[in-house]
Amino acid sequence: MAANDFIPIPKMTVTMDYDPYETLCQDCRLVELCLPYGLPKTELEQFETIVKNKAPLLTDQYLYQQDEKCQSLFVVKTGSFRSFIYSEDGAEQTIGFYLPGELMGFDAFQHGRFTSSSIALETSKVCELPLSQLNKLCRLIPSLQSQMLRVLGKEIESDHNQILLLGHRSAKEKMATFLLRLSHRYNALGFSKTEFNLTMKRQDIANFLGITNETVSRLLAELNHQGIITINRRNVKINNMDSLKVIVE
Amino acid sequence: MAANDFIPIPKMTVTMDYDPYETLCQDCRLVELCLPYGLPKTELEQFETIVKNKAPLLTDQYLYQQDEKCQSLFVVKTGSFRSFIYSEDGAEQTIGFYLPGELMGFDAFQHGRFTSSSIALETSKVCELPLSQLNKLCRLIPSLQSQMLRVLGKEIESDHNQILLLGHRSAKEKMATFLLRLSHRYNALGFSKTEFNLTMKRQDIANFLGITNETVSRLLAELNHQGIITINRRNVKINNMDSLKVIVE
DNA sequence: GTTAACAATTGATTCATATCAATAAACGAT
DNA sequence: ATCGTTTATTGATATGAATCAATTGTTAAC
Repeated sequence: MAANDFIPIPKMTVTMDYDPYETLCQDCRLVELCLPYGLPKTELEQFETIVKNKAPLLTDQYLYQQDEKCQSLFVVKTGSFRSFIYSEDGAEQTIGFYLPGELMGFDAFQHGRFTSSSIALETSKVCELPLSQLNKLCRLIPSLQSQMLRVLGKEIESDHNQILLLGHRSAKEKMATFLLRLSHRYNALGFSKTEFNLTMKRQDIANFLGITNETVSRLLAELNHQGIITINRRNVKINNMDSLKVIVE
Repeated sequence: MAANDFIPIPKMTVTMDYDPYETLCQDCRLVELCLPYGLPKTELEQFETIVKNKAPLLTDQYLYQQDEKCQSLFVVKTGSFRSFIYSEDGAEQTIGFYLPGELMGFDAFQHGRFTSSSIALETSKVCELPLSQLNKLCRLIPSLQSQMLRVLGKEIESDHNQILLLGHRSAKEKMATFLLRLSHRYNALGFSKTEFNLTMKRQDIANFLGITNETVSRLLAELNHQGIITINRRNVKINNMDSLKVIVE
């Protein structure tokens, strides 16, 4: 049976060597994906001085909560996060999942308070960027300023893609897109693009895609049955990337 | 019959007195909603110098197109716009509608090219903000810089709300939310919040909400039948705001 | 190790909304 | 005014995904 073929993979796929006293962006393997990307050495050193270390967060611990005052932005260093908003009727909608190198907290720019909550999906570490200092630095370093806008533009573009996905795709297309996007992001981080562990529950995926967890289960089972993926609990192997691409068109 | 009860309303609901030589933000009635909101007089005068006039756009004229190089941001001055992205299969997804005072073009920040297209829904006028000059000015005027981030944050928050709407709402809830949001925005512009003309087609609304135009028609007819709204072609009267709010919960 | 709580799977049924199809109304052009 | 085109309405039917419900597998706690 397929389930026995798995080479065990440690559960925290996206955890890197971690030194608690490490704050140097220069040595961070994520620097190419992160906010200070492309800064000359001198400016990078300036940037490093404002980055604050934060104690690692455990699974289900909040990084920040909706309506809380926003003092800092956060970059995922290791692990992963889920962000979500509460709607008026108390139900929650998952807005996004965050992997290393990705920034969180932009939604607070309008009123200075987070409009979403963010919760760790596994033991995770973030770099904290205090806004007051970040703003000052942006004024001093024009290229940091443009980099900031670039990252904001990326966030907006990715939100637009999510709108497209939710508005115009069948459950199957949503599921395939989800897997392909994850694959792509893991790959950008230097991990395998064909095998990774999902750090979120089926329910989280379902909520994110605007479908039910039963549908997620069924679709994953179907893809598994067709041999396009091999899935065992949270472990995913993509056997046929092209078939997934055909599904999303 | 209800159709006879309508007081004719000029078709362009959101058109203001327009002087082709007018570029002064100081005298613009939208200044409170626009990017330079809150700037002291001297800074506002600086800002005015970079605002470019652009010839009015006619219905169905593109303001910009997807993949085109982005040189400027745009603010709607009069009229309205629809922005949309093409998906890989060629179908389009409407991302948003833009009314006076609202900024367009942020999605281009990541790579310098528009990731969406924007098209005029009626004869419309925009203010053009050349990016090169805007960036320089942001460095000179810190409060413009924060205002810029605030507006970006607003865009992100509104995208998140759209994700919530598309992911977790029934067609009826989507329709009611759409009407309430329009009402709210028209009201902020100083127009009636109970009576306005839709500047977009049923098909555009449907596409925006991730439903079909037939469903839009049926839902509007149902709301009309229940007396919650009175609708005749593009003209909407909201008779019972609370009922709409109950529908969206 | 055993049990309780949680997470995921799988099946049966229902329902909301899409799809297909046919008019009808409005608008622009001649 | 009239005709053709576009836009909107309305009805009949089909269907994808939700809901309801029952198990099974996994993890954490004692």
